Amino acid sequence: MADIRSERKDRSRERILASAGSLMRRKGISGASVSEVMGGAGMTVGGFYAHFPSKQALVAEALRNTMRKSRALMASAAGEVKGADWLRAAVRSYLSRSHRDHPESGCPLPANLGEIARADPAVREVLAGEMADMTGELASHLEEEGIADPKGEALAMMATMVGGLALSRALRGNALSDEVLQACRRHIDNSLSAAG
Amino acid sequence: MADIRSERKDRSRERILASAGSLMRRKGISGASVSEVMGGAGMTVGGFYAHFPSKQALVAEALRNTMRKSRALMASAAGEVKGADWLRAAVRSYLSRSHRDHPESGCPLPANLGEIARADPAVREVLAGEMADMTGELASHLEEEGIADPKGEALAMMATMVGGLALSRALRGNALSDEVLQACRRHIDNSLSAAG
DNA sequence: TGTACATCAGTGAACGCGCGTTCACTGATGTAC
DNA sequence: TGTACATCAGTGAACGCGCGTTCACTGATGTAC
Repeated sequence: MADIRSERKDRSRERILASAGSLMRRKGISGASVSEVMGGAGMTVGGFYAHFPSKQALVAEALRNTMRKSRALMASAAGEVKGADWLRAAVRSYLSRSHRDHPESGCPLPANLGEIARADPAVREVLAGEMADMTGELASHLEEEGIADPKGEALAMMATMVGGLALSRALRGNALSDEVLQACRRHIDNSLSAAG
Repeated sequence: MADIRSERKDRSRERILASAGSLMRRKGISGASVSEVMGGAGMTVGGFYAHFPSKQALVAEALRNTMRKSRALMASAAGEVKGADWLRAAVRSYLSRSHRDHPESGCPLPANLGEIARADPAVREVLAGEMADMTGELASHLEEEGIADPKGEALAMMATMVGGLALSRALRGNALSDEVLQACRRHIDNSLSAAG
């Protein structure tokens, strides 16, 4: 069943997904060519279609992959705590200079949201599913703090985080870039303190 | 000086900028081809380089143009009032279903921020300038309400608005799309009430 | 007023290039006997 | 154990296409005399 050939192919697929995820975040979805993605996975372009039926299918799969990894990364930055402490730690790591300066290994949304909005339904459905999971995770920590409408606050918090990081990246080199990060962090901290 | 020829050329330039602005917001910056932009302005592709030295130069100019028009539109939606009333009206019009469903005539940031972050310095400098102006306008209304750190709150508010509209567009067709709009509106309203 | 020439906004075909996708082929691994 | 054949992951050249950009040309408008 899982012979040495299909194991090798599985590993190739993982490398393609990792390469695609990193290039999509660094150069945008349309800027991540199939040829360069395959090169990043240590292969040549012709082998791509044995793994994915089309570039769009790769984009959907790579988006799912990077969103899950990015969520796991944020959770591990927050650690073992719960409630407002978890949220504060998660927000501090998300709205950080290092996340701003390394889009290729961070959350795909600040880099790709505009293109996702214009992508085909399969890609947007991946986003909707992952967003629902993420909302649930944030909302459970907000609920622990006794915040009214935890789901709504979770959605607003995600909007501030994604919008803040995207603005901060586009303003790179300008004094406003750091100010946006700090302002969004403070705003969320204050919202948590006010209600918790 | 301003003879009939240069007046005609000026009008053509305005039509090119309007067409570019609308296509960039609808299809993204890389999706708005010079040929289609010129077609939208009622001309053919060859005439483009008499108006702009390159596509990048067009993108910078069209971004400035649409950001200013979008800001004027938001101000006119807010009307004659000041302070929290102005901000609430502006936010209601920004985070609305009609803004979500008509990107081609709205704010360019939810549609183009990711690509702007990867664009050349001339484009990003236009963004920085317009962001500074916008921040000042929002901050002046926040200051009127006696809010501490009006500039920081203005930046966080913009992040929530841009991120919220971008998420809402990408989630179009899913129940979360409307929920994000409403959650961001409520969150900002509550922030204004808490401090005002 | 009329005629010859100059200007220049816009046309449309062509350029080189990189894109997503296809396909005949290679060579290492696996199976049959 | 050894040999002949089958499988299949990956190669690399080729495809048609749309991109940004260039350029010789057109024809309406403006100037000189």
